[in-house]
Amino acid sequence: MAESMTISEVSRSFNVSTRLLRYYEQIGLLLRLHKEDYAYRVYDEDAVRRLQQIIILRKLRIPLKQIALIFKDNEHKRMVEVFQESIAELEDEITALSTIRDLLRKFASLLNESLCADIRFDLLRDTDLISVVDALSLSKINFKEERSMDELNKANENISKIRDREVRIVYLPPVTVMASGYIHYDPDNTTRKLYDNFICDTKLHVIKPDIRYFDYIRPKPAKQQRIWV
Amino acid sequence: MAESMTISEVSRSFNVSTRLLRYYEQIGLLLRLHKEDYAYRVYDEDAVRRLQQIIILRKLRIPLKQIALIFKDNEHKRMVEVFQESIAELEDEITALSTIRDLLRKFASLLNESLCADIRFDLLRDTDLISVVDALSLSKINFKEERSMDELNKANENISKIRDREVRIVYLPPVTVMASGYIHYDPDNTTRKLYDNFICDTKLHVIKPDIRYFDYIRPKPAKQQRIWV
DNA sequence: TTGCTCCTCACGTCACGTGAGGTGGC
DNA sequence: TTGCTCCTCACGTCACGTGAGGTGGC
Repeated sequence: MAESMTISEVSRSFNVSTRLLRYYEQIGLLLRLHKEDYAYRVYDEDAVRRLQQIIILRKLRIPLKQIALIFKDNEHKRMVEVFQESIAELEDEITALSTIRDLLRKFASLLNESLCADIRFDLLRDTDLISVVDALSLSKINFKEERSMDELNKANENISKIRDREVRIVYLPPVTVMASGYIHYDPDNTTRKLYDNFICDTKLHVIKPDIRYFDYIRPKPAKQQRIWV
Repeated sequence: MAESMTISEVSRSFNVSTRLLRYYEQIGLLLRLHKEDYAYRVYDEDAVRRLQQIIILRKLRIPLKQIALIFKDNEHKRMVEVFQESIAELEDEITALSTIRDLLRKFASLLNESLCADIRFDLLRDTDLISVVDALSLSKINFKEERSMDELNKANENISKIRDREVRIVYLPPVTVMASGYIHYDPDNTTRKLYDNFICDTKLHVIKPDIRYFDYIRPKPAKQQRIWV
């Protein structure tokens, strides 16, 4: 019953390299059985289970040091702490990347607008844009330094000043959405009733009390859509 | 007029390390003047301007190799290409990080719910959750492999199946938003007119023809809000 | 005996940070 | 002559990938 596996068997079944398995062992994260006078690695059920847990945590981008922490003092609490920290860092990273992406889009559209002259590097002198970029940090993931988020917020404030037609740029996290469209000469009363009935029938407002219910009107083609979230 | 600067002067005025300046020189990105019989580095105006451009591009997380490309065949087109590629990668990264963050939140809340037993590692066996994690890639930024986005979409589909109360999880990128609220016994006709007038007066539909115009009704407290994007 | 699996180094990655140890310039 | 600036190696980072060169097991 207590089956043991060779390194290549483990490697194949988890679709990871043998180098990875040796590396995890080297840093003390994954243990193997030591059979006497037998140099080959042998993995028992415990080791395999451990590996599976490591892989899951790695897919969630938990650093190996944090994974080691979770396994070391194997407290319920520690795992939550590590997760919360990761979540916070991810939030910051997502905000940072979104800011950078917006800036790159702006640079790219400015470049496209001016196909004529060679404004390529003049672009890198545009005072408005540069002031926003300046607020960014050079070091990638130094979110431990408290400054970074302030800098990003500053960058976001500045970015909103660049074009006066834009009101504000915010970050919207992923949400659960359901949407549909409808065309009618009296969309308000007709569709709203349809949806109200649907919500009542399915008891959606009970199942999901924090539901939000929008409708969106395109006056010209006499279309109506409602979206609830 | 043609002032030249020492390495420490440049370092201080741009708030970068001298190591960085030497490294950029080492990889052929930043040139210095070579004075005879003088081993110290001397930077002229061109070099300083170049450094400033490099720093800006680095803050936008353009890799040094791509920056070298931009400077090498200094075509307008190349710069746009590099930016577009970065934007696409950022999109993917943001989606990936958002997916991971959602998963971590789910793990964390499940851990908090079950303070009683030691389900810490059982959590890592929850088949529903694991099936979602499995769809994630182990290697961090291998988005050059086309598979990754498919995997992420698959992960997003699976994540939506976890709780049957949830309909769909999507990623909403940052948008420009303006919103306001209003309370009235006949919100539809009253507020809509107010906003229609505002839009006509400001010619918002002309300035921003891709505007979207939502309204959102909270029936119970007789509140109405409209949001346009 | 022939393949095949497995082993242990060890270098490369990316963009620098951080010393060590030494020399030139005012 | 004394500090100070500047120089050139060179190791460390993070999580492995990618060989090189050699040995054990069926």
